[in-house]
Amino acid sequence: MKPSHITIKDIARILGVSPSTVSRALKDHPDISEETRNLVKTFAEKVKYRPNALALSLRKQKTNTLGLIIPEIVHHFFSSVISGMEDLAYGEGYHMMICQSNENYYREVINTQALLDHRVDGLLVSISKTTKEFNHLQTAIDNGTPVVFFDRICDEIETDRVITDDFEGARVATEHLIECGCKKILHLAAPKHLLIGKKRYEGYCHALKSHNIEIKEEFTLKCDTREEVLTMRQHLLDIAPEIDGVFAVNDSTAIAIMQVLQQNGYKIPDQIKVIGFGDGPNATIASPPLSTVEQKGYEMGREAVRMLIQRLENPTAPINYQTKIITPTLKKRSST
Amino acid sequence: MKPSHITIKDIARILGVSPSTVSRALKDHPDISEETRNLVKTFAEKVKYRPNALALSLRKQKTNTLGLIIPEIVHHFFSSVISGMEDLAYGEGYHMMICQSNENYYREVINTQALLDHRVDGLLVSISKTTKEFNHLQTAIDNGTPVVFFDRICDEIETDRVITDDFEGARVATEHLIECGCKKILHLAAPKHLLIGKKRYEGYCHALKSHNIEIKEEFTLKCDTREEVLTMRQHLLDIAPEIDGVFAVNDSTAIAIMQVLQQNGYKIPDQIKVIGFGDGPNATIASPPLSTVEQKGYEMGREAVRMLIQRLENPTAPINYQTKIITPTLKKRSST
DNA sequence: ACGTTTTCCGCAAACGATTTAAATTTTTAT
DNA sequence: ATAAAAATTTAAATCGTTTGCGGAAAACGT
Repeated sequence: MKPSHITIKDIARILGVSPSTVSRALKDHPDISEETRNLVKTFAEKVKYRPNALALSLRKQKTNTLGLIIPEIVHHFFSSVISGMEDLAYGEGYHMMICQSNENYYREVINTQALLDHRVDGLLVSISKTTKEFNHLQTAIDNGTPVVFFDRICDEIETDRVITDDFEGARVATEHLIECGCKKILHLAAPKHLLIGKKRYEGYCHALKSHNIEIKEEFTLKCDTREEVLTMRQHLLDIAPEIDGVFAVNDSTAIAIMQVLQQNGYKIPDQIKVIGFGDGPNATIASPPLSTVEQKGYEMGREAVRMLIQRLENPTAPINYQTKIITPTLKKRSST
Repeated sequence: MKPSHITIKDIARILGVSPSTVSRALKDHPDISEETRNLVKTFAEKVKYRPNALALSLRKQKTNTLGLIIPEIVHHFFSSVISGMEDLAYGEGYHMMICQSNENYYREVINTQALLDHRVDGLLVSISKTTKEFNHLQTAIDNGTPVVFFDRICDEIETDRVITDDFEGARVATEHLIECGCKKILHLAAPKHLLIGKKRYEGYCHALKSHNIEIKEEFTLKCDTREEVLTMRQHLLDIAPEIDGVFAVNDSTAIAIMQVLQQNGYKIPDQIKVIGFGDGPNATIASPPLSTVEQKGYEMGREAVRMLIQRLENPTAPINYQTKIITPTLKKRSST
């Protein structure tokens, strides 16, 4: 900031009027004569005057900045969320300050504090896996900074939320396999203590039940990473002859099991159909391209910002917090 | 901000001292007696006083905020860059304001302006594909806001830069194939008018030359997407019997050709070895896992921020702009 | 007892803008 | 010509913080 920016005071001094006149002239206040207004505006244009957002924020008690706390940036889903947020925020005249917690509670707290120090108008938060205490966020709300949770929500705090309908996604995926003729469907699941593990398992069960297919306990395996598939390779191959479909809790697991099966002579989708969940970019490059359930990250980001801005711009509205559920959609490709 | 945050003035009023005393007490100014200092500090602690970053920035003429303009957020490489930037910035007490240009020149200009309005201390920029004019950035520099370019640099502007050594990456990749015994190496290339297309092609040629391998024109094909591989499928299969290695300009192209070859009975890496470039998450889930050249996005992000902060904190240092070249490293997996 | 240091604290200006209220000038009415 | 009304403009306070300078009170020296 060496040749520091030109200010309203500078213009006032040079033009021989008062700063208040300049301020009013620039925003077409009716008190200012046309003559003065033109003089000021022309000059401001000439010297490329731009108001100092800092001073404005301080004065207006509004920063037009949204704070985002996200577990990791390098993650297809999360970066899609950020993208959606940034796009909508930009369109509405807001900016984004972004912090990543790296799944670290302590850092999440520091980040919250820093964003609050910067007087962001609102907070968008997906809580880290290690966060068990929520005082930092409750305090923010209590002090008048609205918070919207997305994806990794927190039940302990009452506020707006946006989540994916994991149950429905899993149900649709499983149903799709059934409609393709599968009757013996293996589910590679995330741990039950994780919400996504639980919800997706329930969706799987629900689909089977409503088609009168027996739910066999041995057809649900805790296995949610590529590595785990490789570790369990033999067990999976032992089960393989008894199944005709696989619903994996995420795409990389789905792709891994496709590969294991293919390497052992199974034809996909002819003998066994496979469907994943998440639709990262992996799904399309798999061979065959993987059918999966599209988790709409971009849309979730937009929705979260929409809810937040809605609240910011209607501060007097009655506080009836909402939970927006985004239903993922089936992406049918060639693996089913 | 309803129950608006407590300020130094509030504390001063409540404690019956002046704001200046509170300010000084809080920062252990020697002019303040121990008694007063403790009084103030204890009280500030009790009411959880936090300085208003806005007011501080205005006063200090320093925001401790870095502005980032990036073409797209949803992109493995770019999101890695952001992650590296955020991590280092956080460690150095800076925050990040992030804007995506969506490869749109107009939006890039608006974003630059907005970040400048917010008085970011410096700018980190990867220019959009549609940007041909650079006045917006030159102006920023001229007005005293340092700019660091990363990845997509701009030759017209003199400033600090961080780039990937595409030539070297391609050379190493090709050399690796040669060391694995390949003698007839196909190169799937990006268009020559793109810098990466040109540099990577040159690296490929250099490696061949230094091993006295003839450079055959028909062994370099313009083909840099998965779709293009599928379109050229037949032509690629016609060439296949004559080659024993493929160096693809990016991972998705490499994976696509692996699949085409495998579907036609070629064994990888036994008959034909394949190497990619980029190392997104795709490489590891391919089958076999793809050898590739790791483009260090995270490191590039850190380096860009390091250079920027270096300049911010040594404003008097002589201006000798640097271009930091990040050498990508070979990631050997099973496809070679 | 009086001048000189020290110690400690507050005033006021500044950062860049907005806005209320007051002051000035100009216009209109009588 | 003069008061009242209308049209412009400006002064001053405010947002929350820092900081140069000055001032009062206490401690010190002689």
